[in-house]
Parts: sequence; C-alpha cells; structure tokens
Amino acid sequence: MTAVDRQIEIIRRGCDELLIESELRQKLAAGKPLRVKAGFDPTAPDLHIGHTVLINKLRQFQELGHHVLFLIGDFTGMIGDPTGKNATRPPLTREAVAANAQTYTEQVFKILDRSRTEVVFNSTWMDRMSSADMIKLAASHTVARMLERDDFSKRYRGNQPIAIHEFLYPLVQGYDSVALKADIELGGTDQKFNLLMGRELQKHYGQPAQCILTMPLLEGLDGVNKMSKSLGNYVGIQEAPNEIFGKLMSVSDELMWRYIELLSFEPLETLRQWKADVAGGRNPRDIKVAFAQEIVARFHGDAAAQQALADFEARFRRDEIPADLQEVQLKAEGDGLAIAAVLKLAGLTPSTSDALRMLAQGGVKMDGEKIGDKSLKLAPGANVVLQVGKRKFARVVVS
RNA sequence: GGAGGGGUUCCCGAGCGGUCAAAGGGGGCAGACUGUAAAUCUGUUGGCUCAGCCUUCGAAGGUUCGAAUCCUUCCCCCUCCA
Repeated sequence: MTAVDRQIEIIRRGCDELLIESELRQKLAAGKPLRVKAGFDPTAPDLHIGHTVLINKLRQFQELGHHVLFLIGDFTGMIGDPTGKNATRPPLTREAVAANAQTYTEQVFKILDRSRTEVVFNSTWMDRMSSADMIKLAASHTVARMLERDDFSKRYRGNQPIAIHEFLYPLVQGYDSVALKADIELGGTDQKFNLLMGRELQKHYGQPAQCILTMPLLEGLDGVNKMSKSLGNYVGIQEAPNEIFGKLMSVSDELMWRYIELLSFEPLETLRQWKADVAGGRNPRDIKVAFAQEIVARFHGDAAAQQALADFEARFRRDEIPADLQEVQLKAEGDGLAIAAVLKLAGLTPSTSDALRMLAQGGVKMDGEKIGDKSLKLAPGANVVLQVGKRKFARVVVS
C-alpha cells in the first residue's frame, strides 16, 4: 500500500468530483483494502469505450491494492434506470441476466484484475427483502427529496410521466451500498444523486458513509450526446480492430483531445507535448493515429494495432480495396440479376429502394469504376467487386 | 369520479375529406471538399417485379366514389378540479 497522498493523487486523476476527500484519507490511512463499489446495468452487456473510463479507474484502485465489487444490477434492471426516455422495460429472465453477466465479465476482465474483483448481483439481497422492509426503505426519503434528482425534476416540470416504482431505483441502488458495506462508490457524473443516496442510507442503517467518486461521461462520436449504444455513436470494445481504428480516426480534432484525456494511459507530460506540437503546426492526424493505435492495442494487442493502421492507410489514403473482402455467391435467373437487387442481396444496401438511391447519387462503384445505370444487369459468370459509399465492399460472384 | 387537451413516418413537429408516402427541423445515408478529419455545400431519407404498384399517420370498426383528416368503441399520455 502506497502513501495516502500518492493514492489520492492517482485516484483524483481525470475524475469529476471526489466526496469527501478528508473521509477518504481517513479510510486509506487505516491501511485496509477499501471495498470499491461500481454498479452496472444488466441490459446492455456490450461495453463501449465510454464505459471504460470508469473501469480504468477501478483498475487503478486494484493496482493500489483495493477490492472491487462489480455489482450487476439485475434487480434494479427490472425498474430500468429512469432516463426519461423509456420508463418501462421488460423484466429480464434469470437466464438472460446470467448470459449478460457472463458477457459482461468476459469484456471487463480485459481491463480488470480477476483475482481482485468480486462480481455480485443485487437480486441476492433484494429478492429476500420483505414488503415491510421495502416500505421501511421507501419511508426513509420524501417525494420532495426524490424530485431533487435532476432527471425527475425535469420530467415533472415538463409534464412527462414518472412512475412510482422509478423512485425505488435510487433507493435500491443506495441500499446496495448498505448490503455491500461499500467504502467508496464510483459512477458517472449523472449518477451523483444515486451515489449520494448510498451515503444517506448507510448512515440511516448505522454504517460509515461511503465516499463518492464521479467520472466524466464520455461524449459519443458525434461530440454532442453522451456515448451510448442506442444512439449509435459508440466504439464497442469488442468491435474489430479496423472498426475501432476507423471510428476513432473520424472523430473531430476537438473531440480527440477529450478522448485522449479520458482514455489514454499516456502520462500527462506526453499529452502536453502533443498539444504543443499541434499548436506549432503538426498535423493532428498524427496524434490521432497514435491514440487510435493505443486503444486498438489495449483490446486486440499490438499486432492488431499495426495491421489496423496498415489497412487504414491502404484503403483510405491509397484507395485500395480491402484484403479481407467478403465474397457473396448469387444465383441469376434468365439474363441476369438487376444491379439494385445484387446490392441488396450482397448486403451492401438495406433495400432495393436504397440501392437505387445510391446508384442515382453516384455512391456505387464496380471494380473501382463509378456506375449509375440502374438498368445494368449482372449475367451469370460475373465476378466483380462492388462498393457502396466509402466503407462497404463485397466481391460478388454470379452463377 | 368530473372537465379539457393530445397520440403522425428514426426523433421533434405541421397537416384536419381528394393535389399526402405526408411541410419544416434534427439525425442518418450518399456526393463534392479533405487528414475516411471536423465544419461547409448539394442531393437523398417506407417497401417492391420502381414512369407503375403495395403498406403506413395509437387499435378495431363505420360513413364516403375517396379518410392521417368525419363518426363509434377501445387503449395510452398530459393538465385542471375532486
């Protein structure tokens, strides 16, 4: 265990807020490994790099010798985090939860140390809670207090519905801290209300209150909304190397710095140097390449990162056709298949209508040549490479 | 329980008997420009056997030559009063 000051410095790096530092110092000074809690929603087992901001921080705690409680909110999943968008979700079956949890941990252990991680489910204690206990829990807070939560107050003012069970979400999440005897809980800045609920409930149930560490939310590829799967502006950690690389390269120069700040493990001195270089006229692209490679290497290894760069250069700087071309076999009837039908069958466009649109707009290439004639047909024996837009390719063989 | 307002294509939102596959904006996609940057500009944005046809405006019925638009019942949301 390192000195308290050193630990505080590491813990604070990149965080949004730490409550309350003096309390955390005391806990650290006691010399025992802390119980570090972080909760995850069981409905979205596909992690994206936005999630890793928090997970990276958990890993730092582990490196400092602390114990991570990786909480899967299977019980709270029945409520659905009140985001204001879809207030109700279908309850997950036990099998679905188990499967999701499996996927979750597989991904998470690319970052976390398995031996210092305890995976827990809140249904373990919540299923055993009686109705009377639930009422007692609900009685611990007032409606006015609940409406302080930013999301609730917004919806209330905006005449959006709030179901009563949604009030239970912060309460249950807070109670999880009681059940786990957490010393500190991590979450996104949007979780602050729920995290504070844990503090209050722990005091209510006669425990020392947990500290709270909030991490910034990572913006999605659009640079506006937070990264989320449903908005489609995410980079999944299980995506192919080329996908991760390509997506990171398409990020704006401005947003790039934000990503580097929150995701890169490079020391602060390096970041400062990069910024100075760009200010001095260096192409930001170079920095982006280095960063994109770091992230690909984290999830797929160094070799994959090298390969991703090579593919990228070949395809987009030299306009070459990718090496790992997907081949599609099609059967033609009569004098051949209409080009629009071919594009759809090859999976290059979602519909024939869309294929016709792409043709009209000059978005289709055959063997590198732009084509726009929608009456074109591919006769049996044809073997061509088709491209739609910049990224979609397929070799089509007609028989 | 009573009174009123509302549910439209991915999202927001216009339309209120035919000229509606449905204005406008957002988002998406494609093209130009580039560093596959971003920004900007242009086009496009239900499906199909594509100058034609089919399905769509909370759900089901009905009126009409013709309905997103009118009527009936039902479901859901919001506001005010109790």
